[in-house]
Amino acid sequence: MHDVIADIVKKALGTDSAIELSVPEDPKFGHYSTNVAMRLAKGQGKKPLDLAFELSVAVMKAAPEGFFEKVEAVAPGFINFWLSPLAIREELLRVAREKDFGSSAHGKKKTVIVEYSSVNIAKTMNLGHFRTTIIGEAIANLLTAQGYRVVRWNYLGDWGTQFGKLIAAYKLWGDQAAIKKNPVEELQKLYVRFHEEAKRDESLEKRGQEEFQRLEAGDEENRKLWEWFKKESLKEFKVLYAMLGVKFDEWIGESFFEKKMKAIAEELVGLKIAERSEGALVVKLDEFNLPPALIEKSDGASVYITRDIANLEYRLDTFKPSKILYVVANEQALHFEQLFAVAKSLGWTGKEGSPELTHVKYGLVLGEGGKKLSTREGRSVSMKQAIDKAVTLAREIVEKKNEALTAAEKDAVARAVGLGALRYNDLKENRMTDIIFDWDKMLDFSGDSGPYLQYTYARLKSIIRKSGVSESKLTKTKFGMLSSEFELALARKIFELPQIIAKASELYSTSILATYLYRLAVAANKFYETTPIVKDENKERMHERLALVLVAAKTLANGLKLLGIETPEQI
RNA sequence: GCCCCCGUAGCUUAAUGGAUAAAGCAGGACUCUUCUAAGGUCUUGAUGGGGGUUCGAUUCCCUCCGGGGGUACCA
Repeated sequence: MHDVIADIVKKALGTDSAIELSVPEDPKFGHYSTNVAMRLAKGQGKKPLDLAFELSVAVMKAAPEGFFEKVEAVAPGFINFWLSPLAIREELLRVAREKDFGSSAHGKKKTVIVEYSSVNIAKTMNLGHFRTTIIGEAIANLLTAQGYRVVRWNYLGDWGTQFGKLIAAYKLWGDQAAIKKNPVEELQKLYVRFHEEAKRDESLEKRGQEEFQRLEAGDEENRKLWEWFKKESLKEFKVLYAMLGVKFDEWIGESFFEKKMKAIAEELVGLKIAERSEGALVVKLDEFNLPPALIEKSDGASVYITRDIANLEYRLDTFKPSKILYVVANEQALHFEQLFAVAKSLGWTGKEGSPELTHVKYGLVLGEGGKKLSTREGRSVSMKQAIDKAVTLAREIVEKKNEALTAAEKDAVARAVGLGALRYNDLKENRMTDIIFDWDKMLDFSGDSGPYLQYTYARLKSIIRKSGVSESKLTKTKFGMLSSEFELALARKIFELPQIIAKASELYSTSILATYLYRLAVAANKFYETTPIVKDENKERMHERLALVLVAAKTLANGLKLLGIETPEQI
């Protein structure tokens, strides 16, 4: 619908350039609105309102007969459009028959790599990982819906000095049996203990570095320990991912690039990009107004950015992506600025047609008092704990609300609703703001929440079930009678989905989609609260209303699916 | 010090240059003999301070204040 109106306006203007068309929040400003007159007025030496008036007449002429109910020019120069009920019904019919309503071919199958989740071996997944996982997943879904070929990449944190420290800690205090029983938790305890003891014993830090050097040099004992840690960790992580319903195409992590470290260092030196300084190898980034990037430590060991440079090279060679998105917390902003600067110095980016690298940052999950929850200090909140708590609470509520369900159905609903609440609470917010961890907020199931949207979906589907009319019959309904403001407002809300998905994927913003879905659910609630559907005495109109209910339910489900939120048929 | 992010109602947030700043929670008043009350209806209440750009600024620029994060041998 958006594009149809935009085309009419373009035709009226005799232009081919894009025009801005918005859906005003206040219905008194029309169903759609444009500011073209205010933008063009200055260049044409006219008053905005006069131009708006001229254009509104031209738009009315350019539109098909009976398409607009009204086109109005108002101060300071907006042109507002009201669609006729007929135009709305025709569009509704088109949408009802569309297979993947909301998606588009905009991406032309170009490859986008989305790096997200990126768990660290031997560390429990915390709420920070939860954010990158669900934000990354939603962005990957959005880009897929926009017609991109998306590579979902879990870049494992499985290499680095931290493993030297872990190996050192294991050799000092490790308990094999305990680790076998509860791998990640025990390993994390060792890591935390290492940092505690290192505060008192300075030699530990050095010992950790030495163990990593040995690991990197291929020491057999360290290698075996590292492999064991990794295997056990992945086993545990995959259970969590399965619970979340998250899947990845690639699990290649930092260790994959281990053998390339020397070559990268040599390449950078050969190209005179890197130089020796204080015994280490660094890339000076003064021209980018950035501090120097450390490529190789003075003991010869590699660091994070070195592996990320190798990773980038591998991705560019293997996948030929048009974009790479790094869904990583804001705290790593400097790392990515440096990485992107090095890539530009190497000539990998910054030219016509070369790939676009974007750090999709998000705010931190902070503890009480707004301070960082650090793994090293053993203060982070585990993702599993949050999920368990949400699902348990949801199970208690389902038990009270819907006794008719079987125990297995209640479990499934509790899982969907609990996870839906956690996901929605996070995705509805602008990803940049830091979140202060709060159980009450995370577990809020009322108002603008995941369960509200799921509840709306379940009620819509329930109405269709109660009617006894089959969904396949409803998809064949022609719309000729819908005319109340509640019906038409719901239909118009539905039409917005494609634009919302396009904008959300362009800005990597899940809140745009979440906010839209909430408003869609509000429109649906208003419709069925005010309008008899199954009880409508007019049989033909009942079918049309049911068909509208079905389109609304599908639209809601399509959108929620992009956010990774399930929609149970009953809750 | 320098760099990144944030500052909107009592609280948590929405709004990427548009119109009277939008919600949820909390508070107050209604609403379950009628398609699921995790619902619906009504109601109180806000852009950190100061400049600038613009027909128009929560949004862009400058500056100050407050909070968080980062800042060469962690990732």
